[in-house]
Amino acid sequence: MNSPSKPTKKEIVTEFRTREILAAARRLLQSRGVESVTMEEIAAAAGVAKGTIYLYFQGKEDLIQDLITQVGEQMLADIEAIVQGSGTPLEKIQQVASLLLDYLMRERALFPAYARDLLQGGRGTATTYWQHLQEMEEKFVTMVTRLFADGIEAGQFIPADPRLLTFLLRGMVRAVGYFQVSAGQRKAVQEALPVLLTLLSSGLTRQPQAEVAAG
Amino acid sequence: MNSPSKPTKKEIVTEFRTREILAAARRLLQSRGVESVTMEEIAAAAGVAKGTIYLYFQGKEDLIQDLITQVGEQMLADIEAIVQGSGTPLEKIQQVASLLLDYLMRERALFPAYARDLLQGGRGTATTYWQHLQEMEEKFVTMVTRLFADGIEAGQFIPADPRLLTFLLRGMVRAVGYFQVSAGQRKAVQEALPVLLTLLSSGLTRQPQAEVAAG
Amino acid sequence: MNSPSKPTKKEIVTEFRTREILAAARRLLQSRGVESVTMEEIAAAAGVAKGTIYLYFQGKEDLIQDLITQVGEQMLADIEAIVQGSGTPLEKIQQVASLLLDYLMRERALFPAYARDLLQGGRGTATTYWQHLQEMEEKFVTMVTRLFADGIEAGQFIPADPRLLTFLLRGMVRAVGYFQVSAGQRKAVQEALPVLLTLLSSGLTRQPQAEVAAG
Amino acid sequence: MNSPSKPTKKEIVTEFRTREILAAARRLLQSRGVESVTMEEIAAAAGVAKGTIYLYFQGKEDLIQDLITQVGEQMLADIEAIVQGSGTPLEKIQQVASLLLDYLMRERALFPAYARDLLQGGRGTATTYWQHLQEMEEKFVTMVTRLFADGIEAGQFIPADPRLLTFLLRGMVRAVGYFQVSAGQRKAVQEALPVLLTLLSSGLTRQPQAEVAAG
DNA sequence: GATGAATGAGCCTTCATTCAT
DNA sequence: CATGAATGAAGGCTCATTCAT
Repeated sequence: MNSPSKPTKKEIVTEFRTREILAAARRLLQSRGVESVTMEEIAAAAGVAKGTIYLYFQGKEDLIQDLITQVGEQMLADIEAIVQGSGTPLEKIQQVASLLLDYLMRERALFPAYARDLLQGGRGTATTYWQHLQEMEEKFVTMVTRLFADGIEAGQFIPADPRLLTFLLRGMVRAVGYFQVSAGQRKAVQEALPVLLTLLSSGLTRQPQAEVAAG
Repeated sequence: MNSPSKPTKKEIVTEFRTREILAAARRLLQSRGVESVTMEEIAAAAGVAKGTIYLYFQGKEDLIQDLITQVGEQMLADIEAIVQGSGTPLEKIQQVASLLLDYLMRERALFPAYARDLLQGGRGTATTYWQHLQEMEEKFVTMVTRLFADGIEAGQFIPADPRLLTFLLRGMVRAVGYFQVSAGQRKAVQEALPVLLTLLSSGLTRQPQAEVAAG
Repeated sequence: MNSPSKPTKKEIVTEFRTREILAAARRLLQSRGVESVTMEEIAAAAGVAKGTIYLYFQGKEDLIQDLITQVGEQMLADIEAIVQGSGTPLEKIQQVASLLLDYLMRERALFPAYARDLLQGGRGTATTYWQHLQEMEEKFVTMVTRLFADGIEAGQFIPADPRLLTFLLRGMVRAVGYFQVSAGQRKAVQEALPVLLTLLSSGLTRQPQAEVAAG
Repeated sequence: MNSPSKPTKKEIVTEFRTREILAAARRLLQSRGVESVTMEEIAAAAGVAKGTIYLYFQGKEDLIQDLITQVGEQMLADIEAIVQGSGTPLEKIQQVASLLLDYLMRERALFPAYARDLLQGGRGTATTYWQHLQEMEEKFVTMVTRLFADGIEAGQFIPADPRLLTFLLRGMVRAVGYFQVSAGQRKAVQEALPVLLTLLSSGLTRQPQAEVAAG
């Protein structure tokens, strides 16, 4: 009797609660390890009772995973947009770097958990979740690696392992994150991005005089 | 027949046990968060009983701290040696990069814990330990930042925040670590180092045509 | 139909649980040392789970302290009432003796713990708790000693150290407690009180022929 | 082949070690609860290794029990000597009081443990030990009670339950102990004994004018 | 015999999860 | 649906006891 197509009020509330809880968790994760954040705290920060969380999430594990997935999916979509947009590989890579930095700043809290879960190899974590994580990771790496490969093929980039370049790019982005934390927000990301891009483009661009100082 | 000067048998055993336990802890930390690794597990992995650990360490906190300090102190000493050696700033930085990569490969296990603990800001962790960590971190950053600053002052490097450059360098080194894990050891570090150094030196070196997009 | 003015149902439950747990602890303390009674046992005796205790008490220390304080405060108040009432010092002392005996019988469980904790001198016990205990002890001794001192000053009592007399009084009261336990409740306290009072008053009252061997 | 009658050197050493350990335990028990004193501490205080204690005692329980028994047996013997000596019941009781006070001062450490074990009713304690304790207790009470009974039968004492009087006597002796602890040794036992004896004898002696103030 | 390193049962406490209200 | 009191598994740590040296 109830038209299933248009979102019921119940669904709206559910959506809202879910968001609120995830937001609270994210806030707490910003400055603490996953294991030291308690459900009690998340509930309090979200303004709901402890038990309520369990109406929207299977458990703590599930909650954290949702958090990561949520952000990951969005980021992948954004990157895909860049990849399929127009521009040279270098330009696209610069856009990706900028995007990653944006996400890093916004979702700083999740990166440690993300990186760790990825490394854990499924130990102690739900297999499904880990597979999903792996898939997201692989999608990301594949897309960005494609960009580097394109540049290399086009003879614009130095002939390095494009996958390694992807990791280096991400490493630099994360470094900016740590730098921010270390510098106590005194430096805006905007100042860091150009430096990162310079290093990247200058280092990447094929140049006659690029003498590699073999350690 | 071989009587090495002094060490008592007891000291040898103590030394051995301490190593065993630290090694076990390191192994576990490789793929898990500090908080999720239990003393029971460490004991089991070290082949001793739970109580035995407490004969060699004050407690969990102490154990982890020892682990990180151990490696950190050595690395700082090595970096200092490079800094005070001879060569241009760029050469020194390349040496530091190489050294970091060596340590990363050897002590891969500790980096996640190290990075995370540093970010967590002492919340939930023993203050003394965190202070020590902070000190080591600061020493490292200071020393390497000095190198970048020297290069910038000498007009050899692009005029960027030298501290940021330090973080970027470390970020790239870590990236190689993740790359290795991701690639399943198929790629040796030796292949990654030249790429990293090229990015670094080409990006760093002041060049006429380097159009830095100054935000 | 019966709506008692204010107390929430929650408050009632809290009150009830708190009492239950304290009662259980008291029961166990009756025949065991504080240190040998476990939280698990207390929980079991109170009919709740181990964790539940921690919803009502900070921890074991806190629980024990509450137990002793609870009774102590009330007793101190009662004694103060006697002290500030009317009557000769001897009469007041007799009233105090009677009161102590009442408490002893009702709260028999706590006296061993109380006495022992007092003797242990804070070693191994939370400082705050021990200070509180010390304060109550000192208040008690001071008040009763004042009574004896009054009697001595008035020339009604033998010239002994009034503080010592306080301790002797309490010692006799406790003796009655042990006597009861030993006699297996066969003897009522009512039979013991007159004897105690006779010893006390006859021994205390200054008499011509009382040859006190003044050291 | 070895004459079993004369004590071997081994037996002498055993005797010595046993004493040393018991003495150390007693020293520690002076200011701490039985449960908070560790075997490690006792060993250290006795100047032997932890394992050595187990060559002379079955375990901690056994050690404590030996301690109590040792003193108890001696005290019982001393009391028996008084009982079977000559003098009026009152004189004997005064001697017993004096003796108890001596023991209390010397073996202060053991009384809490003694009293508790007695109350525990065998719960958690070796049955044999508890029976022994019970026997000692009963012997003590019986002997002293006999003295009071004699005095009462002789019409010299007030007609009270002689067993109760025994407990009161002991209670007062213990009170002196607490007084000493409380006064921080400032007062010698010698000053307390006369007061105790006065209370006892004056209160005990049948007197025409002894008006019992019924609460 | 003496030692003390090793053991592991057991303690206090925390916190993810459940469920009666 | 929402709540939060109750639960109990699990963790860090202590210490009585054992046993190889």
